[in-house]
Amino acid sequence: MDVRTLSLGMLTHGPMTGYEIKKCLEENFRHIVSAGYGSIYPALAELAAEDLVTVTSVEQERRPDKKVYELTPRGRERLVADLILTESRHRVRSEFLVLMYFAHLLPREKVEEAIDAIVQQWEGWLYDDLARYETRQEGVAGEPMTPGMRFAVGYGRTVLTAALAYVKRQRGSFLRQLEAGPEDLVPTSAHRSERRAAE
Amino acid sequence: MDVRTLSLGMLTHGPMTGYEIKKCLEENFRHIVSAGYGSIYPALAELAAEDLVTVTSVEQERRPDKKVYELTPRGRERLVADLILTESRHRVRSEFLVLMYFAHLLPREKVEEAIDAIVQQWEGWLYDDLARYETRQEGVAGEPMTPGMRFAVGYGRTVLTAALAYVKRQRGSFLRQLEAGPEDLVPTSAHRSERRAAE
DNA sequence: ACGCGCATGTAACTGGTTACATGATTGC
DNA sequence: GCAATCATGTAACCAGTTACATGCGCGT
Repeated sequence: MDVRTLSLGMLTHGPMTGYEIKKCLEENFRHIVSAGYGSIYPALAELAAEDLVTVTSVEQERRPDKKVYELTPRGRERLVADLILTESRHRVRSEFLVLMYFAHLLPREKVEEAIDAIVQQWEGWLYDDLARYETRQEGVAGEPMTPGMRFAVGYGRTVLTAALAYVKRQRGSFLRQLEAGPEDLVPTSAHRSERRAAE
Repeated sequence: MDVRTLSLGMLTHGPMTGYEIKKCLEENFRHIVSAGYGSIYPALAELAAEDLVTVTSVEQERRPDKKVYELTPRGRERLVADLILTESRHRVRSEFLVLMYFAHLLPREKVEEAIDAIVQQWEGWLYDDLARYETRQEGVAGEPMTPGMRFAVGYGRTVLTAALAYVKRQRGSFLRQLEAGPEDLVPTSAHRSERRAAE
């Protein structure tokens, strides 16, 4: 699943500029994928060269022209073909959890900072997901959301909520255990009671 | 967070071969990161060249020698330094969810296959996570788990459980809505009841 | 005055994946 | 007989990130 396919996908919502594609990706796909300008703009150039999208330069006052990209019928076919060839994967790369795993090697402040940074980010996301989708059930261009969009958004909210709850619930006892140091790590009753608390 | 740091980290559990590092990574970090031999072996060679690990070739009967890597004091310092410089991130790249998002463009079988593939994988992971950690509370080398390991493992189990439950719960109604086609996508009572079910 | 939002792009770099190459042992 | 496990590595490739380059308008 490369940025080309993702861009084609975004353009099914209607004509857009590269800048808008990124914004749209961020709004709808934040917990699914990410892409920077450095991969979006070159991808769009390729797509245009292959006639999968058309470009229209729109002049703007006191600003550089913007290029509005639009899906062609061939582009739409290609999108579907690419999606069908895409196998169903789901990968996570979490520096945060690696840091937690090795927390016993790190200064307490670093661990706390790492947790708090993630909690803050996730709370922010959750907050504006709710603001965006809970009130109006519109999708991208004022159109109603497709079942797939609802599925993906619902997934994001559900999993993020669970993750956030876990981290916030564990934070205290986790930090306390680190404080206690390695001598407390032999399998004792304290050890087992934490395991129960971790449910 | 590159494979070098990850490898150093794994070696805190004791001396290991490259092969074992990958296995260890898969067992403990499956829902956190991933790494192939193509990145592990070159990483180990670099680490050895920088004296962050030592190598001992162990002859084996009827097998190629294995190279056992061991963390040096400098390696351990470097690991800690690298971890401290690592900022707390958590990224997801989910072809699965992209596929769901665009499900209305795809044949039903593709969508079903995609869901079932993920469900099967996640159920497998959850199953052998439980087998591994629920019975014995040991970590890697028979040592007790550190609080960080328990945190990370607990996170994995919690989030995976929530994700799996969501997907399995939604599967039926999602597929039915796709069947119904786009004309049912205006905000009706069916729409709203699905949104409630998504909680 | 500073930073953010709009708006587009390039180039170098980084880092991981995939495929290939080799080969014996164990268990079904 | 075939697949899996153990065991190491290389090389080509792919794709995305980061930093840079440009520039105006608006709000604080």
